[in-house]
Amino acid sequence: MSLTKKIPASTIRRLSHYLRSLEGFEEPGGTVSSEELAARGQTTAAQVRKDLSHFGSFGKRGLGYQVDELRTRLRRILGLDRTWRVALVGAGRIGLALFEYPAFRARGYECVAIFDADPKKVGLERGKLVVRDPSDFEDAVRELDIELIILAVPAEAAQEMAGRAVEAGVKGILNFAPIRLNVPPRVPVEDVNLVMELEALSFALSQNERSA
Amino acid sequence: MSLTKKIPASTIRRLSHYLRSLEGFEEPGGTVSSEELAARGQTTAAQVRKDLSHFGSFGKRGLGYQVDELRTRLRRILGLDRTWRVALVGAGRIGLALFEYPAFRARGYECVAIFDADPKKVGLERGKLVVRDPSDFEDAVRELDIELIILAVPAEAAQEMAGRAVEAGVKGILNFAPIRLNVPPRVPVEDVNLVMELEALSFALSQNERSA
DNA sequence: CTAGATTCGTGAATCTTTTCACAAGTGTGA
DNA sequence: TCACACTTGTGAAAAGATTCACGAATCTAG
Repeated sequence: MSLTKKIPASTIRRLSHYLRSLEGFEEPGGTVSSEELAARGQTTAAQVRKDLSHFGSFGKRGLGYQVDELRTRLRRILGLDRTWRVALVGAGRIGLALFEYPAFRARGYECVAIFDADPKKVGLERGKLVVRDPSDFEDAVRELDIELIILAVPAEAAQEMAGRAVEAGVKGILNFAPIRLNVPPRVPVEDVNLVMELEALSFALSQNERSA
Repeated sequence: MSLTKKIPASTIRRLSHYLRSLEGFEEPGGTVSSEELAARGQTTAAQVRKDLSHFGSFGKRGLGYQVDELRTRLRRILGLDRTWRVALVGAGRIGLALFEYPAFRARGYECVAIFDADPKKVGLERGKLVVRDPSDFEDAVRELDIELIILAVPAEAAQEMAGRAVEAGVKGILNFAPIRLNVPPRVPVEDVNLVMELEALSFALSQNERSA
């Protein structure tokens, strides 16, 4: 148990995965062992137990984990027991796709504003929202209590908008732009870098090719 | 230097990043030191040198790395010195967004077919391609020489399509479905899991909250 | 040609993450 | 009640990744 010590990023990704496994599980009062959870993820029983042990000990020896309880605990650990107020910055294809992604709302992310610098897009309706001009951005962050942004603008504009967001009080950034953002360390940034994923894949593929 | 030993995944992601830095660099014959490259990425000079050393030693002591040459080498290492024939499986928002992503074509990924199980989508034109019914899938893989698929279907359908793809001879999968695919180890899978990224972010955010 | 300023490549040291292994609970059935 | 089959939680060991530190090249200038 360690609430203060640093938790490996890989542990967090696995927790997320365990939660998803538990959700596709319909035995309300049932239990699950680390062994079973490991089989569903792609890991080992020891890893599951170690991951969970960072946050307390909520299993019963000889029996396993209570499905409901573990689910609730994981949701709380991952910060999913509340809603997050989100703005979409950049109303291009990728941003809008995420905006309409069902899991997005389902997991407590509430999109309360959309911004785009392209005058042709400003004013368009997307669901219940209207695309705004970025000059409004700072005001909107305060008025709408925006905590988190999805940054889906071209690489050239990304650093500037990230800076403005942090300045305005945004607490975290999901970054789709293919650059490393420079922000103060208190502001977490998660990068979703499609180019990088594709390159990792083609690397693996050409490794196979070479050894064939 | 080690062409056979296992390369850490984190090294590959950094190589991808170094390449991007080098591309936004216009001094054709110039050189760059590990120090400079590190400053652009978010890493250290030693890390840059160690990463590159896995693939040979292509710097000059006292001088640094030749920009052009390093660029070419990185492209080759990452398998970007050729085109990859790709099929998009699942013509939903996310799949199409990636399909139209400019970096996608620019890096040598050529989309040669689109599939979707929804009869309402089958037959629609997307760019130069027509959305096909998945019953065609195996034939198309052979005829069009498809090496790689972008799997952007709902979670329920993902494992089945992955299995069929592998069976038909597909060599790699970029997986957007939020499940771990079960495929033989020779077939590399890269996961782009938006739910997981969001959860990592809300975890980090609520950590901050707690300590505040 | 020599001295001095750079900068790479790489083994060794350090730090991090995963795996192992087992004591300590828990439930079951005779 | 007792023996037995399970399964957790966790230090300790092993494996993996990053950082350090320094010898060996390379270039420049005098």
